[in-house]
Amino acid sequence: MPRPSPGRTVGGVSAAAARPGVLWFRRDLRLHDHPALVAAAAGGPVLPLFVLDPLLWGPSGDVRRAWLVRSLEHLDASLGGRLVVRHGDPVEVVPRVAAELEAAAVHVTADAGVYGRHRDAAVEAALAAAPGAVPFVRSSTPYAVAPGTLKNGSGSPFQVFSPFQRAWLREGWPAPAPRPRTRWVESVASEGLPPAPDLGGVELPEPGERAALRRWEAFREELLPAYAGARDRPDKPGTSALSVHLKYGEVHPRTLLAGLADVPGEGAERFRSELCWRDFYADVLWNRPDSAWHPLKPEAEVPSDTGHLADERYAAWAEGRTGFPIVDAGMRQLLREGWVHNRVRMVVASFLVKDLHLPWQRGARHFLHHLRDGDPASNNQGWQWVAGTGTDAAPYFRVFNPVTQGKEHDPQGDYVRRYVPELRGVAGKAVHEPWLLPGGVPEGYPERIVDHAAERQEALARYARLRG
DNA sequence: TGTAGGTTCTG
DNA sequence: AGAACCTAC
Repeated sequence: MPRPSPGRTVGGVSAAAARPGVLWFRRDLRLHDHPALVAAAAGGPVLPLFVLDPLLWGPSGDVRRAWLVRSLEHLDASLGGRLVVRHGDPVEVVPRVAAELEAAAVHVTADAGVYGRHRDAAVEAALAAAPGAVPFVRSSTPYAVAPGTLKNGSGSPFQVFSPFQRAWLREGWPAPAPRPRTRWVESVASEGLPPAPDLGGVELPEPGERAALRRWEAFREELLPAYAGARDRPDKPGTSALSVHLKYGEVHPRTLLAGLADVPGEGAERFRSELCWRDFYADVLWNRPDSAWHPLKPEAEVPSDTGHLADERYAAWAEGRTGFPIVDAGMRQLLREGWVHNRVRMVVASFLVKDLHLPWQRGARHFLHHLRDGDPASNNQGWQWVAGTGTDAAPYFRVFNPVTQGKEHDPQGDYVRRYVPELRGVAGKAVHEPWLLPGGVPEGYPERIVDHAAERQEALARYARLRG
């Protein structure tokens, strides 16, 4: 494979090496923010190509795939119906598509992939071996800083968020890039998009770049000033709700960071920090791909329960019938909307791990299946944080009290009543403790499946035993 | 990005 | 009585 010749650098990629190319974007739908793409576009127009990876196209019922298809439909429409879609394994499909284009030197731009980086290497190898293939640009889920690039003073990956954030702020990130020219190649056929999977009643907002940018502008104008305080209120629309757009590359974090650059105040600072968390967890997973499903720190892993009772408790959690209103509201929001407020994600996760003593992997799997923004990096590292096995993890003794959390972050009980109809007749914050109502727990709402105080003690005891 | 249980301060 | 603060887990 020819080495890129030295020259002007665009977004960290040598522009001299760039030529008209094929874009394979697996998740990154936004065409004009990716450094590798910028370099390719500098040498000529770009062919928008999407390969439906069979890994992404597994068994039915995944909300993320429904979002992906709808998002691609929007992209296809914005391209005048000329998005090139191919189905199959990228290792085989990408070289075949490349061979259908005019021959040119092979150029593989290596951007850091996340989670599937071993697979990306296989695609690169296949392309390198393909004779006469066209330039090829690989693109992965967009981050401000490519995962795997920031290192600490000793040249190792960061283990703690704060030093990572300091380096992240110090080093900075490329500015968002202009939209590239599009190359239409009539000889390359599209196999078309599959139908969106049946959502089973889940209601999704509008996908696509236009909707993402509209949401970003509305958030910046109306919610950002008060973001630092409002982001913890699940009863109000205080968060950006941009996670799903970021995940599918409908908006690039660099676009958001550029838009924050001249905004003073705690809100902007906090939102920038949340974007940094996203980069941090991607970096952690890039450096430790095994940490998606295995504890990052096995020595901190506490024994969890198995068997019939454990399975029944898991089912009660997943279906939102634990008898703890804030937990049930969150789990039902997940099933109804494919999204849960971040504060509530922490509460329900703490409940699964520390009140029900179930392995965090079960919760992470359930979340990935139902969350439209479900991402192996943010989701699974977040679960490890709750379980205390992760980088920068919460101390083992941190156990959320579902009643206290409910009263504090949903003070009028509006969030609970929105998702738990059995409790709609209960006014105010009393909704967080239905067992204290004069008439007892309302008809149809379950009794608590565990005693929180007792299970908190049990969790602390297990951790104490672990530490010897 | 915790909680529980305690003490001390305040009205 | 309740806020504010402290500390062990």
